[in-house]
Amino acid sequence: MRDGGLIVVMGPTASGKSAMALELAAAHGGEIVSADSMQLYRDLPIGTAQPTAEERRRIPHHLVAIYDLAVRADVYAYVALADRAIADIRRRGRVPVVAGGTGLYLHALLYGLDPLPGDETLKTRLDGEYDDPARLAELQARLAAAGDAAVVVRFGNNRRRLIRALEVRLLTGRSILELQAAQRPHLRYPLALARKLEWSREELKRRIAVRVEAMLEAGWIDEAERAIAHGLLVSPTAHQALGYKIIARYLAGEISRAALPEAIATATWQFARRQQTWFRHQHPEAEPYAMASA
RNA sequence: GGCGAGAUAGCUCAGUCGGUAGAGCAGAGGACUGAAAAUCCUUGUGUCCCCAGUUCGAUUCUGGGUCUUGCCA
Repeated sequence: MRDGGLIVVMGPTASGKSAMALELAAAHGGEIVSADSMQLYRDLPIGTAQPTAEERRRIPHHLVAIYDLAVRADVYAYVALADRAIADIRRRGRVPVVAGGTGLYLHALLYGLDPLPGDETLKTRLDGEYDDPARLAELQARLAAAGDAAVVVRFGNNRRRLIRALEVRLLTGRSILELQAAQRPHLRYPLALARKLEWSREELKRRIAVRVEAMLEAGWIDEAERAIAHGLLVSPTAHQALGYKIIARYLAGEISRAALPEAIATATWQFARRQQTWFRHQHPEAEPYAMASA
């Protein structure tokens, strides 16, 4: 453990990141900077497993519960906020402990983002224009015609990435691939300690199942009902939070209460797998840290 | 008990005019730069319920059996 750097804890959902971050922060005089795209939303404390009030009293947490449902989250904004939080923490002579499961946020914070332009109005327009899956081919043809055949090859049927590529093309007249290829990623912060938490498949599945049950017992359904009443399902980013749509289907009588835990656990496991793939391949700077239940 | 319907992948089912079979979901691997708890790509799997008959050949047709299910009693 080197002095003067960040402490970073990453791992899939239910891997015990929060507990470890709390422990490390307590041991090293640290404050926690969350790297979680869904814990940003203050109306979703249970479903996004936000730290409790007691935990937040013990150790200051940053970038948790700061947004209303109507706010659109995005990586560039996240990095700006996280940079500021880290600078503040250091100014106070404390140690920033970055902890989270949003791979893109973590990677962007640690390695940086190319300064690509963005225009929310344009993006929203394009998104509406190509919302219909039937228009995917048109979107691809338009990119190819604009000189972005390589983008189409690279992004395939990934509508979101194609739209972003078109947005950048229209804004700059250049290919997003060219603009990204600019520099080799380098760490933006010295690291004191960086861990990626790893569990055996069986244990992590079990932990997810247990946690889903606990969240439901803690009132997740009521929380979901309230959030839905406040526009969760039509919100720009928060609607993506795992589980809420499944609970909405239960509330609409489409699935039984008995089927709820398993449906949510399955979706959560699929997410955990994607996270693991990301951490395995995108974060060589983090040391694999084997976890096991006592 | 009577009359139907069904039995095929872990699950829900399609199909084979007789030449040993395929979708969705689940599972597994991967990608990822302004929505990332999102989005996208790749991929394995089978006593086709059992027994007999017909046939060169039966998961498919015929008969019987078993189980499930619906309606009527």
